[in-house]
Amino acid sequence: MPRRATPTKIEDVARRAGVSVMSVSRAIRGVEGVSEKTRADILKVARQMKYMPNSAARSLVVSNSNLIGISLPTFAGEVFADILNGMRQTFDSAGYSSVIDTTEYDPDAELSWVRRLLSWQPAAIILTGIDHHPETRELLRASPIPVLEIWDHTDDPIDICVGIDHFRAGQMIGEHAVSLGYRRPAFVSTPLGHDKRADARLEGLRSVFGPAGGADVAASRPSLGNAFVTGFDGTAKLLDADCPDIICYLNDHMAFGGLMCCQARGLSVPGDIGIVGFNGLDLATVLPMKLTTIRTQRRLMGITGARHLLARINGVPTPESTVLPLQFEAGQTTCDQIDL
Amino acid sequence: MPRRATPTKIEDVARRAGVSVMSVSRAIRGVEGVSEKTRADILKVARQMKYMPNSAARSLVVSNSNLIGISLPTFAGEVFADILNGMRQTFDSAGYSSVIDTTEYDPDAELSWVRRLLSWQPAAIILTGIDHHPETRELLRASPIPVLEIWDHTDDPIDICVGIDHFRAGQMIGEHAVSLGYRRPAFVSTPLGHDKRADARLEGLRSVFGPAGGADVAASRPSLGNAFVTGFDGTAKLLDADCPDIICYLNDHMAFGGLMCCQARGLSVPGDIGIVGFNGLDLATVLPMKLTTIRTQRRLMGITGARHLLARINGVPTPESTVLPLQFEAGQTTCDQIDL
DNA sequence: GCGATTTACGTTAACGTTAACGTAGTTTTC
DNA sequence: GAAAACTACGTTAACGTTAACGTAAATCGC
Repeated sequence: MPRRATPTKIEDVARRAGVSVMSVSRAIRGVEGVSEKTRADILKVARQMKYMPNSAARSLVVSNSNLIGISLPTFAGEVFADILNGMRQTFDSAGYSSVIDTTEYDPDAELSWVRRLLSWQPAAIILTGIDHHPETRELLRASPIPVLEIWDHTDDPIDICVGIDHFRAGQMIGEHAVSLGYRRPAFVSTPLGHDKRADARLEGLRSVFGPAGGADVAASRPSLGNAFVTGFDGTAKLLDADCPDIICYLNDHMAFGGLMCCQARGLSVPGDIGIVGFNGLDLATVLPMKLTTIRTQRRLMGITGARHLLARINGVPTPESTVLPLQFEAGQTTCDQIDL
Repeated sequence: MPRRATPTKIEDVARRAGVSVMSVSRAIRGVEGVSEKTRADILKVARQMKYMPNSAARSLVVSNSNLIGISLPTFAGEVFADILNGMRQTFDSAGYSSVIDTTEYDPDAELSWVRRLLSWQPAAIILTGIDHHPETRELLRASPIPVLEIWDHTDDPIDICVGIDHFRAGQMIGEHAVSLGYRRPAFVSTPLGHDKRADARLEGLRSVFGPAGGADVAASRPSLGNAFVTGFDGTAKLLDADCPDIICYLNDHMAFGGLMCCQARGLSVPGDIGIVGFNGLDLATVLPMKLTTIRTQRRLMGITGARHLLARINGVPTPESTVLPLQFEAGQTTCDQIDL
């Protein structure tokens, strides 16, 4: 195990360059206060000596760091990976590093991560959704650190938020289904309370079907696990119990599982049953049948959120709550029904 | 914009608890040197005052941090998400935070991230694969920080590595194909040099077909993009140009795209053509036809890597190079061929 | 040409924490 | 019962960096 001698610090560079440490500090950071000539000299010496600034020391004195904390429910399923991708690209080119957490939808896990993260005095914190442990909100509200809540929206964010209207998404699906003549809707999701956004979409769906169709939306909530399998199993259970004419899913992955289930049972889609997904994932692009879904602009959401946050970090005024538009995509898994 | 008063520091807690700062430090960290009674008192006061230790200050004085850097090529495609998941779980419960990077397979991007990360004196660094910018290797070799290279393996890692034998994986696929009587293999991948592991698998495949079948492996290398679409397009191109009887893919996603392509063209699988994926992704579980693939234990790999690294951090001897076994899964997308 | 400003530095004092060492009491040892 | 060993603290001095201020010399204005 190699144990190196103490790495070169700013003082070593200063001594070798024949200037004070402050000049080196200024030269490295690119701030005013050194002539172009000495700056060039210093940078050359620093490179030669392989000088590497100590972020902890810097962070300690400026009470701030170039770390940005990002909390996501999960990496599974591309959705949050897409959002993350958009954010990371933006933060990275602005010189920030990402400290990442996955909560698996557990508010307590989120809270303990936030606590740990706060000890680093991060430049900003990003949480997924608007439902958090009360103490998380309290902690973050009390801190001067900019906070972004992403993927959902509210009029009362901790600080700022960028997301979509999940209730409205459910409504859009409902309106489409009703207009095509579907009357016996069902929804395949995860256990109630697990994913609040999915629950909101179901509510939106119900708000349309309640009055218009006079029918409630049957909901299947398979236990957690792989989305494809969950979609498959949830569909099987629904088909056994109720007799839906259209099934909506928490996301495209589950919808695909459902499609496979219908196919395995010899049901014709959309002849016998309609299928609606959510998110507009790439998976759907190669299917023999275009999936009816709602396209969410996840990368754009990530980029937008990151930009707003950077503005906030730099003290530029930013909109508190941003709602991105939803794109409904009518596919070949839903079509006009010959009623009754 | 709220701007809080200075947050409580260790000295405030000490004053209020009527002890010295060192006692508070010891009590908080759970090290010896305080009686159980005073420790309890101190912890109570600290909680009341919502004391939050400053990680930068701690990091500065101990020349170390509880940050672990993890560099992945991409979040797309579940593979690295699975590995990451296994690692994060292990690190998280050991009290470490993860600083994450995605290189998009660019060694320069990896290098500049490593540079930034080193300024935080991380507890460990994890890189994907064994091919890095020479300066990255130099930098990390010179540092006392434990380094894990994951997903691939070599006898000469920067520090330690945990992965699979990609060449062998290609061989296994080749042996299976040859034994079933396939003679005109093809491979759909990404541009040469982009993903070194995929290239190694192709080499393994070739090493079998070269002597045994007398046939070289035709390789289609569509440009980058979504894996499903890439698999679809690459297959289309192959079917137009060559006349393969079995197509192997970089991963299950692409294999699925290929399957859809064959289906769209009215080709029977495995009657007309065999399909082989890689990774054993969950996607395959709901397909009407079990995909022939090689299952990689990605979560296990993440956990194993993380454990070895934690051991290394704590000075416990660790194997330099660990190779995990591959599980070949014969599915329904390959079968005996009536030759010629 | 002389005060006022600007430029290009250097000096000093933190930032909040912990390692290393010091020191009273208390307990153990034989 | 006195030396030795422990226990439970406290004191001091870093860790590497930057904000704030100080200070010469150069430049400007009129």
